[in-house]
Amino acid sequence: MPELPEVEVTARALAQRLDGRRLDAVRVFNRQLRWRIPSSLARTLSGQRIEHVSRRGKYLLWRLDNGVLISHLGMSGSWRVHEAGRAPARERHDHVELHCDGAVVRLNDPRRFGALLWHAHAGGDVLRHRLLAGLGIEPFDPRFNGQWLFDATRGRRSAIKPLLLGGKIVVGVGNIYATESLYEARIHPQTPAGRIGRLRYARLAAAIRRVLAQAIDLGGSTLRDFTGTDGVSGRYIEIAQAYGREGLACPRCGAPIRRLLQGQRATYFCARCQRL
DNA sequence: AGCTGGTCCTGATGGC
DNA sequence: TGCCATCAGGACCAGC
Repeated sequence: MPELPEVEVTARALAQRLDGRRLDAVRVFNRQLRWRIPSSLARTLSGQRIEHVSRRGKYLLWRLDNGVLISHLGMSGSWRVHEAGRAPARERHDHVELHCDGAVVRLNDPRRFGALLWHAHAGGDVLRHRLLAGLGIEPFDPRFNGQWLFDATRGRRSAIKPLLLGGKIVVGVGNIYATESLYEARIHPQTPAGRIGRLRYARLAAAIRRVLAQAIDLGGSTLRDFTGTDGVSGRYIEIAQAYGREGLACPRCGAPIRRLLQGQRATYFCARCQRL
């Protein structure tokens, strides 16, 4: 999936509909996601009250009475909410179903790179979970700015784009939004991160926040599988300036947008606006 | 056949 | 030479 905007849109919708409600029943149809869902999960969750659904990076956190359900959407996951009685038949790749106070909530994930894990309160603070402990700062944290990026990249020879994708410096920026943010900040995706100065990092931090905020407003991006909990597609991709636009004119200068591969990931940029 | 939103893990590489 | 930080590639999977 699902990068930060798609997860944020999902978290908000789930929170609005489910916060404070009780899980009546949980059914697991296919437990083989990225990691096998333990057979005890349904029993563990049933009967617990959902305190709050939130997000950390690209992880959804469902805070329940006795622990936290951690859910990641991988490359192709989405949660759908239906009203009980009006829920359509299960679809292919619906792997998990929650029944919650008149709602039927389903996890669909064709590629099954997603994950569903249980973290008991007894296991300590969920943010110290091995999947969450090493994550970078939230892009909407007030401490995130150009100086943060500058400090985090001194001495780093890696290209800036894969470093952004790594999520150890700042979370939530996946392939689409890294591409768009670098385009907006006029930074070539192959620039060694340690060679970018404060000025350009100030532009990049602002661009990341702007791009993510706009994507959230538009319901995220849908390439193929992602939809909001209401089944509606995200509309960000329609306004993308560089992503997926190889050969088309750069909206700023008219030069053709170019495509290259960085670590098997497609990157789009304007060779005139984004100089190496 | 070669693409596609993510990220964990392993093994290799390079700097000090 | 040895340790550590960093990086590249493979793995997971379905659909177009």
